[in-house]
Amino acid sequence: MGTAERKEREKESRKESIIDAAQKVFFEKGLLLATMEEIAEQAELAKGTLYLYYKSKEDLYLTVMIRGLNILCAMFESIIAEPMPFIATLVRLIDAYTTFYEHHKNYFRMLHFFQMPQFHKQVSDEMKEAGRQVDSRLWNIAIAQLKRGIREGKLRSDIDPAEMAIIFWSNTTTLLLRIDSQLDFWKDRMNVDLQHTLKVSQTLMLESVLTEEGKKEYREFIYSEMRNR
Amino acid sequence: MGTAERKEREKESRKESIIDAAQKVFFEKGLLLATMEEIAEQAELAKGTLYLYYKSKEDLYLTVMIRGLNILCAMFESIIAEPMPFIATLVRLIDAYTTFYEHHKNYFRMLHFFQMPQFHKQVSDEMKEAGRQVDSRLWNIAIAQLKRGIREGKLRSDIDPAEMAIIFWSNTTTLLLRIDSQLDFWKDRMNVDLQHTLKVSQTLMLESVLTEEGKKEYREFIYSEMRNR
DNA sequence: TACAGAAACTGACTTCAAGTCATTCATTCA
DNA sequence: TGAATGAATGACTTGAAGTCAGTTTCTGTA
Repeated sequence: MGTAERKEREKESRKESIIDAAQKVFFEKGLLLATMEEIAEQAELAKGTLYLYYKSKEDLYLTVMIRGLNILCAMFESIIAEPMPFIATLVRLIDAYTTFYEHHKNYFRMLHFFQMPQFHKQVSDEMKEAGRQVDSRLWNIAIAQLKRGIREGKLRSDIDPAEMAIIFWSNTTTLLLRIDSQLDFWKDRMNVDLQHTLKVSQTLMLESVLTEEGKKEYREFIYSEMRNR
Repeated sequence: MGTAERKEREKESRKESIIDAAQKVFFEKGLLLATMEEIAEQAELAKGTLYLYYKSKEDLYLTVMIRGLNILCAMFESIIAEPMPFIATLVRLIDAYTTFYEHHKNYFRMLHFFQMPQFHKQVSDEMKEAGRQVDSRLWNIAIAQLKRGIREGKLRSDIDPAEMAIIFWSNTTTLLLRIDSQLDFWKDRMNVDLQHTLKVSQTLMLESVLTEEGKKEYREFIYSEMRNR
């Protein structure tokens, strides 16, 4: 008889529906202002029940965040699944991260809120490991592509691909974070358009790691992209 | 009679000694784990007294943070006070930020913890403005130097100096943050030395914004630095 | 169908920390 | 000296995370 299996499924879907509720509340209020009471209400459960499924508020938060990481991961995976010249893939990957920010701002914010080590006190080890898993997947995709670029002679071979990945990622991340929270400050007080700064920064980075051949392909790519509009 | 003045001074020194206490506790525990009770104890005062001098825990935190910003500012100012060729000044400024991280880790952490917009709910407007003041001073120093570099033909004139400043700062900041919190992760799981990554990143950035003349001066500078060791 | 035991759920309660405020204490100066 | 002002106190209020003894619901068996 499949009772045990059904129960198992019900338990899973209960877990999911708690996450749905938590996501709604976290998106609206952020980690600090969200309350377990409110999440419980949203999930139509009592507060105590939440703790049968998740160890702490932070655990809930991390679980929602992992959803976001998975979306980003899926975006990356669908890009590398399409066979394309290296430069096209690389540019798509870089753009995908910006697109992720634009389409999933709430997840993006959660992601980077959680980077702060200060929060990790309440997170269970399983959750941390789960997060690291998705994280590794992302890095591996990026690093594999950069290795391909080196192999094909498009990227400088004297720079470690993992280092390149970190540099690209860091660069884009901080600028997106600033765009998210300080866009007006920079526009009004410093007369700087951060969106433009992001573009400049990415171009500078790219040009500094491409070989001559890579640069040529990059210029051709940009040119053909422009004609396609 | 100087009674009023003396009282004023006493009040100031009380404010200072509260900050001393707060700093000690925040350095040890961070914003989240520090308690007002503990700060009060450290300051040998009752909790309520703290609120006569500071509006909230966050206000206290920001005040300590501003001390850190001022230290960094002073470091920058003493560098630009010395007359030096442009490249030397630029390299010193960049290095100063890393030195600041190394010598004042606690301040550095506070600085970046506070970047997160989530925390600003409790901070009084005066404090925010005070923070912005110091921040502006830092940016102005950086931007002024980059303008000098452009004027002297060492930096590309097609890139806005404010944008350059943001790009440099962002780049270095995220890498230092990672060095601070994920050094071992990258070493062990990805076999990457983030200290080295930081150097690589800074060199790439520099080379991509320097003119030919600037690059020449940079190479000479590096060479002479090496000989001086 | 009745019922015992297991599983799921509940919400009042405990704990802890931020922030408040009526009261107490200290200082000044007329 | 003592009234008035200002500084300091700590018990109290508030609010939220997390707990757990008790209640309800479900399940498999007689």
